[in-house]
Formats: sequence, structure tokens, C-alpha cells
Amino acid sequence: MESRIERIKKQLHSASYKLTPQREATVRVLLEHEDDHLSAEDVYLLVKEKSPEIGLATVYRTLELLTELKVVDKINFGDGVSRYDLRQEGADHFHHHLICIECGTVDEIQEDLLGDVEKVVEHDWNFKIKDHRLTFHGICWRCQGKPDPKKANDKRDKE
Amino acid sequence: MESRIERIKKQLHSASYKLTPQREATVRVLLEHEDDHLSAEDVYLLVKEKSPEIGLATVYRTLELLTELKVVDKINFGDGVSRYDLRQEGADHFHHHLICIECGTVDEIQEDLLGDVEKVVEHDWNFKIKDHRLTFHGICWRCQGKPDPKKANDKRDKE
DNA sequence: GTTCGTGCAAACCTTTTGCAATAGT
DNA sequence: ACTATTGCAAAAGGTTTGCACGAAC
Repeated sequence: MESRIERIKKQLHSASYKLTPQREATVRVLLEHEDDHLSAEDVYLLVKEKSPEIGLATVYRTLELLTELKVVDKINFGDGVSRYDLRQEGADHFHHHLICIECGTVDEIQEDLLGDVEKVVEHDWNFKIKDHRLTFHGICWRCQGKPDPKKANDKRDKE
Repeated sequence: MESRIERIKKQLHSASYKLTPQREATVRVLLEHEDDHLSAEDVYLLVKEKSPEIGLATVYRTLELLTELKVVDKINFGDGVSRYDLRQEGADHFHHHLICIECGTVDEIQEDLLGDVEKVVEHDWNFKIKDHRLTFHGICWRCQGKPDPKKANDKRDKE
């Protein structure tokens, strides 16, 4: 079976870019931290552990490139930094985020919640949707002392 | 009838802040550009036309204050700047945005589209929602050559 | 040899901060 | 007088860019 890295390599090649060692190291970091929401600096520091010679500018350039190829999504939670989030393979929509205003945790919702809403927007506003960003700010189950919803129901894992 | 400025003044006072001339000038600019999505710099330049002595730092401090009081919402569309959007009076939810990737226009949807989605999130993820951000990226009616949906149906105005 | 990519440092841009001066009560 | 607020300039923080060097075909 073809690995994820291989497929990204092909994506780069078909856009006439190379998978250089620096780019590969950067992609590997992203794959190893798929659940996190790393800033460019975060990625830089993690890449540096394995490839100490890499420069911050290269990381920025690689992340920009991956964003362009839709391998990652660039998101902004309103603090001063951009974060980079690996897109689910084959996902035609960008996942949603739950930001806890107490502990700062960011959880992801992979399930598509916007199907009906998008129909309404396309029809009532004559707007052809290409992408979306949906973020909820509130209090997570941990800070409320409620059970982990992943255990209570497994909607997320079924997707 | 009490003006919008008066009500904002009261909001400031009840949080022990004053409506200084600089703050008033800033609020007036926001009111006069309610449909736009001004950056701090945009606001600064507009305020300067009427009150040339104002400093950029004051504008930033005022916008921060108004955000804290929930008079405006600070939004970030992914370009490097924060934008400030007057909240509808009495609105308990933050309106949504349609960003056209061709012409750059930003349209607003005041109607609440997320009622059902929020119920699902609160129930299935045990997440207590306090606020949300929903933005669609795509192609607006103008760039598609379609009719103005405001005229075709008046959902927005009825709200 | 030409092209693409990299590392470094400088530049850039937005936003924040320190501080002395000012305004309002 | 006392405290909040302002303006200015400097600093900070994140991101981009110019450029000479290096790697790959």
C-alpha cells in the first residue's frame, strides 16, 4: 500500500515541485501531530529536532506550498498566529473546531455538520460555496466535568 | 428615542469607562460603516478625517475595549489583519460571512443558520457553546451573474 | 549550466507597550 | 489631587523577502 508521504510526493510532482529533505521532514512532523494545531514556529522547532539545519523561512515556504496544494489548511483562531492543519485525505470539506475558552484545548469535529446549511446558503444567497470555516467557542466536556463524548457515542470514529 | 451612541455610552459607563471624544469618534466611524469590515488602520484613517489628532494606539485600545464589551466583534479572514464588525443590537449570535474568492466582497448573513447544528454540538460533544464563527468562501451572486438574492427573497430584511 | 530550493539576515507589517503629558471629576 | 486616557515612539511578534550559496537533473 502506498504511504501518505508517497501520495503527497506525487501531488508535489504533479505541480512540478520536489519533495526535498526539508519538505519531507516538515510533512512528517505534520503527520506525527495530526491532532494538534501547530503554528509555523511549532513546526519549525519540531522539524529542528530531527533536521537541525533547517531554516524558519523554509518551513514557512513549505507550509505555504502545502496550503496551496490543499494538503494542509491554514487556520487562524484569533490569537496572532496562523496554524496549519492537515486535511483529511479525500475530505471534501474542512473539519470544524471547538475551542475551549477555559483550558484552551482545540477539539476537532470531522463530521460534516453544514450540509443543510450550505444548501440554504447556495439557494437563498446565490452563493457558490467552495470552502468554509466553522469554529465554536465555549466550554469543553473536560472543563464542565462531563464524560468524554468520544466514549459516550462514537460518531466521530464511524466517519 | 435613545440613540445608538447613547446606549453604547451607557454600556461603557456601567463598566466604568468613559465615552471620550476619541472613543466617540471611533464609534461614529463604526456606525457609519456598519456594512464594511474595517481593519484598525481603516478605522484610524477614517477617524483621522474628522479628528486628526487621534493616535493609532488609541484606536487599537478603543477597538479592544469595544470588543470586550461585545459592541463589536473582532474577526479575522486570514489575511494578516483583524477586522472589526459592529454587532447587531440585541443579537445573541454573531452573524456569518460570505467571502467571494473572485472579487473579494464580504457579504453578511444576519439570519441564524446554526440553531440545529449547535444543538447537535452541545449534545453530541458535550460542548457548551458561547460563540461561533462561520465563514463561507466561494463565488458571490455578482461574479456568477445571478440576481441579487436580497431582491429575489427578502429573508435578510425580515430578520 | 540552468533551475529550483535553501539558509540567513534584514525588512516588513500589524499590534502592543512604556511613559510623560493631558483631561475629567 | 487623583485616576483614567491619550499620543508618541519604541518594541514586540509573526511573516515575508533579497540574495548568495548549494543541490539536482
